[in-house]
Amino acid sequence: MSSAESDTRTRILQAAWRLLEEGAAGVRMSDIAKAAGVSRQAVYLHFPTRANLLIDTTRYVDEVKNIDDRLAASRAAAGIDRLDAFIQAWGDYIPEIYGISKALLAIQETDVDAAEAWRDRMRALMHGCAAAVRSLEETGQLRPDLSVGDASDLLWTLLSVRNWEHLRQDRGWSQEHYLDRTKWLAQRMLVAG
Amino acid sequence: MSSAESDTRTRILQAAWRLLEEGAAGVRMSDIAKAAGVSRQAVYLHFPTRANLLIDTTRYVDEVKNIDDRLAASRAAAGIDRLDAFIQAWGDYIPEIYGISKALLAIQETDVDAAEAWRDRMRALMHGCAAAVRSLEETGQLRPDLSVGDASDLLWTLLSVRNWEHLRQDRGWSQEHYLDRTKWLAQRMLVAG
DNA sequence: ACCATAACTTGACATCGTGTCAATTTACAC
DNA sequence: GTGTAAATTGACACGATGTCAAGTTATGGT
Repeated sequence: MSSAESDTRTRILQAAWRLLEEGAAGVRMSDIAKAAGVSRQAVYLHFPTRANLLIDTTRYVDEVKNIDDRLAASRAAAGIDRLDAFIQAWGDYIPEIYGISKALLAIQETDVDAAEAWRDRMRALMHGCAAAVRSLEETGQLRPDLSVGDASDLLWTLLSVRNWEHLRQDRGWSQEHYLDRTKWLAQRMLVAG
Repeated sequence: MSSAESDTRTRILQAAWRLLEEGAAGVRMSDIAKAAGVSRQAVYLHFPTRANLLIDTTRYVDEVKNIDDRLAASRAAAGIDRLDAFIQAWGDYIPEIYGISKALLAIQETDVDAAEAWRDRMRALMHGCAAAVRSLEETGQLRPDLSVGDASDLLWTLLSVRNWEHLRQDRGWSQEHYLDRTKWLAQRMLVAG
């Protein structure tokens, strides 16, 4: 069939995704090949390097999970409601992409393309943060002692995957508690009054 | 002389420290050996693995920079003053140990000893956070809607090296701005009224 | 001065993972 | 059937960590 190439490619992406999301540390190219039921060399036929495979896996997951639409949904609201919806959407998303995110963060140290891919991803989140902050400003709810820039930077930092990891894994917080406290803190931090 | 062994060992530690603090990515054992003016094998005579060398370098730096005393100094104050002093001390410390911290964080993914060493370091910081929060509570300044546990976890997360990196490197904040905003946020987050 | 010992050097080698290459097989399309 | 694209097989280069054994240098004790 005409999608034979695409089939194999997708099977590799899904295998990589699955392994990474299982939390397995040090996932090798041969592991992914085995999990996809193809030879190690077949993987290199579709992805030039391990870094590229991880980058494309990230894109694939974002596409399947439809991150853009999920974040865009928060745009329906305004002010504090929008802030809460944005945090809820992103906070719900993190556990679904934690494995692949961690792998991409790790390889980012040695691979410039992966670093750029991660920055790109963060840029999208940053835009969402800035938009939420601007909505607060428009509704007159943003603290007067905070610039839009500072507020966006702080919100973006608060919502980092590392902070989620810190609180959920290292400190044992539940996902619900994480979401509640993060929303709570975002309000303390950004909202006037 | 009797400190010949200790001399070489120290020179290796200092070389590792220097290279890592220069921000060089992917520092190899051979790089460290060359910088220390010894053979690569001499390094293995003193440190069994790269992970162990990084761990011992961290300890060495903490010792030379006297982190314990610097954090302990904040104990002189109480309540909000103590919180500020603690943030100032730790915030000033981060840029001095950023290179080695990053290396330890990176190798932590693959080496269990390094992971334990990092956790140990974080435990010390966590104790400082908890003590600062308890001081707030004793002076009646802790928000009533925050438990001591949650407050400590949040403060510890706020003060992570990753967040410093986020704001200083990725968002281009100055060290002064980082310190001001972090103190400001800690107060918004933890202090009643 | 001489010897014993510990530290260091030298050079070779094992291992592991990534990435490359060439020859071959499979399978589908025309 | 024949040609073409995709996948397999097995070998290899490379770079980094870590090991090993033999030889060298310096130091300290008698």
